[in-house]
Amino acid sequence: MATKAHPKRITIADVAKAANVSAMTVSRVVNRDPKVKDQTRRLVEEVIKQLNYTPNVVARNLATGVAPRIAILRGNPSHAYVSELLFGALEEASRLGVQLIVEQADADLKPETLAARFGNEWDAVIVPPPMSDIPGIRKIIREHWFPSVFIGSAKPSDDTQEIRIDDRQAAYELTQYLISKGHQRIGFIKGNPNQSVSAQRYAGYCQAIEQQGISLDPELTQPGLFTYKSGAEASDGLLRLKAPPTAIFASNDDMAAGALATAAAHGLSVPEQLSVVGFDDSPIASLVWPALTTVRQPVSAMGSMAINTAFQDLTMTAGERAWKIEVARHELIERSSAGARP
Amino acid sequence: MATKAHPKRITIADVAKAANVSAMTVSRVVNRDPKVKDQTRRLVEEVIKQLNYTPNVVARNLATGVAPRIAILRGNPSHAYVSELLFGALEEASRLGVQLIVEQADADLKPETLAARFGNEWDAVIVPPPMSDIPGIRKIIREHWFPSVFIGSAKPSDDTQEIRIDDRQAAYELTQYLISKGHQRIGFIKGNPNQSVSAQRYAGYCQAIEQQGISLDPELTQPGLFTYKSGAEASDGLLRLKAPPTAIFASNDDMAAGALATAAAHGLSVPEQLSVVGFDDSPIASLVWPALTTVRQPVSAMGSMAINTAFQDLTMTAGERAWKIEVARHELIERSSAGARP
DNA sequence: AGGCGCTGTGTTACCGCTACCATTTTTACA
DNA sequence: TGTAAAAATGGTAGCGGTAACACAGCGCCT
Repeated sequence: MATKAHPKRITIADVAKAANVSAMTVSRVVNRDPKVKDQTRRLVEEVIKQLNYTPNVVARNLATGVAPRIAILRGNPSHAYVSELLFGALEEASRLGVQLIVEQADADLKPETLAARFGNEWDAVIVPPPMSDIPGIRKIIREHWFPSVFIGSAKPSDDTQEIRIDDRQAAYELTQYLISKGHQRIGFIKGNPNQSVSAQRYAGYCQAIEQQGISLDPELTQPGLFTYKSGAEASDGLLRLKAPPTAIFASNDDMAAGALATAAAHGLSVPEQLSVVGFDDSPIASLVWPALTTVRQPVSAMGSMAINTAFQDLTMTAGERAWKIEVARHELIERSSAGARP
Repeated sequence: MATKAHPKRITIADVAKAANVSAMTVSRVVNRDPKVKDQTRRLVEEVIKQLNYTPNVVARNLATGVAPRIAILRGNPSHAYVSELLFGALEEASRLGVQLIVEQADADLKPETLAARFGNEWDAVIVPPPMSDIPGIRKIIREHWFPSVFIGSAKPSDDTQEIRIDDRQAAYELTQYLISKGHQRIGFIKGNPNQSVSAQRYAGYCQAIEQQGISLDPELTQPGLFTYKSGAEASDGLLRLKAPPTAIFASNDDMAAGALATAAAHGLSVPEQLSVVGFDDSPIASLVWPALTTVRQPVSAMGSMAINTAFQDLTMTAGERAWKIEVARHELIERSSAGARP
């Protein structure tokens, strides 16, 4: 779509002629120049819609001499999340004619480094988890009003762009699912306490349990760090209980995979003797055996939303910027790691 | 680099003036138009190098009305490989001003479908494993002389572009590493027989074993499919042997992760009682615990090589196309899943 | 010698958009 | 009601390339 060989593409001149204004005026409307009369603007917008005109980003970039550069922060080791994000971001980026930059950024990224990149190398930045929850990073970006989009942060500020799913609700639904299979004692492995989604997922679990009238046994909640190892250890603790759970809800798939290994070490077969569910639908979820029942985030779609939002943020003047939280819809993926209560 | 705000960029006009020719002639040299006199060509090339001129891809795309579109085939489920490839590809793509398209393509992709995309939607295609080993896909691409780059295929044709690592050599080195730790009975889990790297890796293993004067015990070789599950099953077979191996070499990391789970089920601790190594350094390798010792492919670098090669292939006329095999350098990554013989 | 077809190079006119400045219209106020 | 200032709009000239054609110089043939 960006630059097709398509012979007769609608140009700004076509719109200008149809609306009986100059090309310049059309350009102004497209770029939200405030000094266009409201009446004219509406007319032009109408014609644009009718002709289905989209600006040629290549020509624009040539004329302005710059292509907007949007960076995506990428942790080390790179979370699978980011790759998935990239798929969606890529498409939107080429549609909008922006240059995508993937920036290697450790979790202990210095705020000064970040600040130095701005204006010089980036025009906007997309911050995926876990960086989106790091106070230092959030702080510097907000203070400087850098165009930016935070993804998957669970304590959104009211002066930033945020994209996320409803973690609490998703965890609630997944727990309900387990309950509907007959499980009453459901172990929960928490995520890294530094990432705010952890608390949200836990809240969803608690809500479902309590709503069901099952008492919340503190023994059944174990700390975790979102890593395979922590998942394996936490579930070991769970399975050694006098009254072990019949199902384990791990706050992400990596930990669920660890739980699977621990179950094997305990001689328990999944899902016959123990049910395990994860969260995220990361690649490992369909890789392990049995494949994990989990909650899927539409990560790729969130990637394109992020580029889009960043681009808009970028083209707006300070006064116009409108903060918003976009909530993407999650989905329960039923695979084979969870079954009925033994 | 693509389109910086950088104020004084060298343009084609600068080169033309310096070489005392017209801009058109410079353009011809850059685009390898054969009807430029050799003498002129050399002069212009000299000036280009001296001025460090690089064409502005945005302007070119605007003038020609098209941006080259290079597709990357992406299997389902997406191999982590492809995401990694994408990181490198992305950078190179924006440098060259090509549009990157990620195309969802099942392994049973119809050749007709592929053919239909060409010219219409793609100008070149990059084929990562496992598609790069599918005869039908290779056939249709070669027959039509589509600009293309195959990655990680181990039986390269002599009329295609290929990028790969030396799988045999890498497997040889990894086996040597195990031997240097004192292991004599080393189990091997083969990869999917449909992918030619499987045979190459096996060959490397055999070579190291035989060179060491250790006899090649057929019991120690188990079939596998590159999946977690097949790795778990194969190592179960290995560990039930009367004389079980002290080390297991799985042909990829997913299977090695499966082996880890099986070892846990057998009550064996890794690496104290059993060593396990994988191959690829995929994300799961550093995710599981203990983290896997493995061989790393410079996948991201291969991604940028691929775009580069595809772009060159694209801009050459049939007569000029030069087939080449680029071999990227692998690297042994020592983590904690392999130790000395117990 | 004139006409023909080559090869190699230059000229011109865009590609679609925006920066910059000129011009027209509207508004505000004396 | 006239006029200056402000608001809205238009004209022009590129951004950095390339397509298409024009043209110069040369060897070859009749």
